[in-house]
Amino acid sequence: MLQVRDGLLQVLLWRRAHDPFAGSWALPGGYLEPGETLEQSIRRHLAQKVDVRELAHLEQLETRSEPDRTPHEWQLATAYLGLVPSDADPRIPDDTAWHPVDALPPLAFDHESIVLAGRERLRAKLSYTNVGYALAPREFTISQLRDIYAAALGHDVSATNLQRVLLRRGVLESTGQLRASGPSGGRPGALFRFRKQTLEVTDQFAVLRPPSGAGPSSLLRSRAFPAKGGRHR
Amino acid sequence: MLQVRDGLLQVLLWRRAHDPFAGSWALPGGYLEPGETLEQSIRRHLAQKVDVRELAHLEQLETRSEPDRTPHEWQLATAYLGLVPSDADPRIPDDTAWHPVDALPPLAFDHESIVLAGRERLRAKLSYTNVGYALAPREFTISQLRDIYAAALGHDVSATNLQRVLLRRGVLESTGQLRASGPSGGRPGALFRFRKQTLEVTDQFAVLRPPSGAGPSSLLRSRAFPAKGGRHR
DNA sequence: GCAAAAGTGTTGTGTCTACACCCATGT
DNA sequence: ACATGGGTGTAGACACAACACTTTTGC
Repeated sequence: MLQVRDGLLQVLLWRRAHDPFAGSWALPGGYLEPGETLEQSIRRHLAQKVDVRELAHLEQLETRSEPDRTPHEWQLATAYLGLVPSDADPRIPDDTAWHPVDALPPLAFDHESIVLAGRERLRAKLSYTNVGYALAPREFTISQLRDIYAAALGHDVSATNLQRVLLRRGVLESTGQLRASGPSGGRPGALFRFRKQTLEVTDQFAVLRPPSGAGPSSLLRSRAFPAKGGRHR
Repeated sequence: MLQVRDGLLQVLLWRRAHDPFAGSWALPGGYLEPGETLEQSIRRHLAQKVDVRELAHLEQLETRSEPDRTPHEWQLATAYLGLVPSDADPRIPDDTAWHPVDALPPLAFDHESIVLAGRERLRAKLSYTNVGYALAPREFTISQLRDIYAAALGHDVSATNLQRVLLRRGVLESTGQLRASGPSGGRPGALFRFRKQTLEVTDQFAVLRPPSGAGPSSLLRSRAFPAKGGRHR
């Protein structure tokens, strides 16, 4: 479960009470109950840590099966990536805490590599989808959004270009509103929101895309009128 | 397991001998043995159908857990995408056959949706990675490669542009060789090969990429010399 | 010479980055 | 007025699609 807090990308970790790895930090989760899907199970386990309504996006990452990933007993684990908007401040139990992904404590099992894989997935999807909605508050100024993107991506982001890219793609829309300017002055920022609150691919990055006029399956298409004489056009 | 055969994208299916779904077609696979990773297990089951050396690429797709995806007993399944070069013609057992993905017979369980998900993954990766190596023969002409891409993508592909895109990205390299021209004449084609035989992302499709000069983590960077007077340049 | 197949040259388009400049507010 | 932060205008780089044209072969 990732969130941008205090300008940093952070992950919710849980301090293990029991062996193995008693006392060290781990990702929240647990066993699958009979009759439950993996997604239901993750949501159930997370609900014990955080109000589920805060969870703005959840997607499957990968199933790990290495026999030595857990000691004593062999366990398969399916990892999920969950995202929480940066303005949510869920009450969390005493045995959990947010940790910056850039400065993780030693983690139990293979959880460190799972966290890093989740971060990579998030970074990729920030580029070509609208997942931003799951990290941002409902309404925000472009600079707020820029800080969220910068924290998640790990590098500076230009507010100018971020605005233009997301507007051109139709990912953001303007609420007519303005945010009052801060105590140190400055022009008030316009408030924006994500047009959709569900995942959408916004950049097909599909080089090798279908030829302009053609339908999806042109394999059966006959090359009508082999152009004996005239060029049309 | 997907392959381009006879100009069509096809999937290797296995006719089930036993209930449930006795007699209908299904994806090859089977139970995980103790101490085995999922990947080892898939390779083991596939080896019973096809020589494993033919498998040029294998990647995990998704784990399905819906309780009603199998009758009577609840089973989780982790789906993998395997690719075989189009010049391989593996000996396959009598109870298996290749089927065009465009014209699947009714499949057991949720296997149809898995096949379609695999095709989507393949199509996406053809655009931004070098996965083509896993579908193409070791050496090929551009038109052969175009036919393979066209079959996998489901639409016409321009040989001209395919060549330029893949060369520009450094994905293909020319062997000095020429292929003899066919019986109907025509200029002989140059032979190319994929520079790498392992998966590589070749198009970052990373809009929102780091600013040109900056290292990966510029969050800790102090904005040295706040430019009191002079502009530098 | 002519058809077939392969390959190159060239133009136009869209999307992005970078950077200069203008705008609105607080003190 | 001027500092602070927000927003627009514009130019250049790049990757790609489309298509005209040239090259090399078989017949």
